[in-house]
Amino acid sequence: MRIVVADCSVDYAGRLSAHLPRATRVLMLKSDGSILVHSDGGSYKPLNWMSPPCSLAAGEPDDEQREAGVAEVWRVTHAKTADQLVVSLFEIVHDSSHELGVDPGLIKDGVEAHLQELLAEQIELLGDGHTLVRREYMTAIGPVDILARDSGGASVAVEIKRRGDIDGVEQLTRYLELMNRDPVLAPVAGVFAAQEIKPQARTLAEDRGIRCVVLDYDAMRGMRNLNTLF
Amino acid sequence: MRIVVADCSVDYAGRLSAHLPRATRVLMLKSDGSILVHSDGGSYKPLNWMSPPCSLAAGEPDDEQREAGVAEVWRVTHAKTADQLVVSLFEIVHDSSHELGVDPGLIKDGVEAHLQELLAEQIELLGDGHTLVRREYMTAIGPVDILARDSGGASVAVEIKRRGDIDGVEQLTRYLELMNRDPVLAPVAGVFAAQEIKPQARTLAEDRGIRCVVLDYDAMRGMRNLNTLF
DNA sequence: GACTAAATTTCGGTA
DNA sequence: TACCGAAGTTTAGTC
Repeated sequence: MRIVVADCSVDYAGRLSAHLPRATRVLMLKSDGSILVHSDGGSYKPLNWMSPPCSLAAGEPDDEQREAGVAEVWRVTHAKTADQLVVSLFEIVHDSSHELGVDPGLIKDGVEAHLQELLAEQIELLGDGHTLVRREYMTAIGPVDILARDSGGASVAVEIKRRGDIDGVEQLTRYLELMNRDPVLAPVAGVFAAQEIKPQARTLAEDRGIRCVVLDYDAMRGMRNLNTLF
Repeated sequence: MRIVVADCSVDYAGRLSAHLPRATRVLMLKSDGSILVHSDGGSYKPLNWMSPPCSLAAGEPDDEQREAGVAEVWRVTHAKTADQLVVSLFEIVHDSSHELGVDPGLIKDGVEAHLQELLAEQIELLGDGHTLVRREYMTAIGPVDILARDSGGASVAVEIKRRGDIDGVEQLTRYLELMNRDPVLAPVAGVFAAQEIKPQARTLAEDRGIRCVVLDYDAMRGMRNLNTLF
């Protein structure tokens, strides 16, 4: 990993064309040839970058560039798409290299899978008398998060999301369409369950006769702890 | 902007919990208090991070941590959500600060908007005798990219994507459903236009009677240049 | 490898 | 400001 702080301008030509006017920025050169151009703000997305696999070639500026004050030119080329990122360096303020080694990587805990697990355990949150048939119920177009039955024994397909968006409603609609063609299952009711449901998603869901259920993650986790204790 | 290279472990608690085992990494501390934790690989996404607005507090390790070899602890807290990122520093390999100033920002050119513009100009690409009604035709659920008429005067709604995915077909389907309820417009045919159409998206579209049109961006741009010349 | 769905998404535009 | 769709999305999982 090489870190360079420099007064530079950057040009990108690939899926789109983009230009960064001259300014002082941080350039992060990773050992796989990739490069990130960061400013002192914004979120984690760089102003510009080149993803691996790619290679960097440092070169001399041409006469015109030298005239303009460019001391060095880096040409980063993507190995597959031939996208190009060109960094014109006017002045290097800082330049250091460091041996980092391979990173052990991030260990995550507690996402959508956890919500599904909790709702399966507390299936009565869908309504009195509901029973779990199974999680990840397989269909021809993919697994439905939860298949349950209501108090009357009718099928209920549940789509779980952390944030309930229109996409999720569409996804559930496709499952319901398919499952309702299966005489063993039909009629299948739909439930859209999420920690937070966007107004437009709720409108679309209800327009299609899909019930919306807001899940309280903390409460559900608390409930599990109680169940474990008693 | 402060750049630190250090042997460290990182813990995040917020929307999810995550942990980074001890390793040497690059820590980028931006002037708005935000922090990025980068390894020497992967793409531009950091291993972990905290987005602004947030604040960093450096502190001493407790006895247990000191016992384990921790020299310093950084606690980064998000101003609104109270998400926390804790960096335990074992050894600092490099530490430097740099004044970057405000960045002038990226200038982009050539995206989906450009495709729409070109197709509006070359609407006959949809078929002989097609005429443009208007771009960004407004409906109750959002703007349709292009509304046109075929040689017979019937309405044609066009959804344009750079990459034609299932999402785009769903989007167009929603528009068509709505527009076909409008007696002034109905019947409305659908065209899914993209530089590249995924097989599954094409299947879904054609199954719904939506026509697929692959757009050749370079050819369309060339055509415009010809039109400009003559 | 291709494709799909999720993301601590981030980013830009509009109502 | 909130919401919605796009992104040079990236990333993870499944087939």
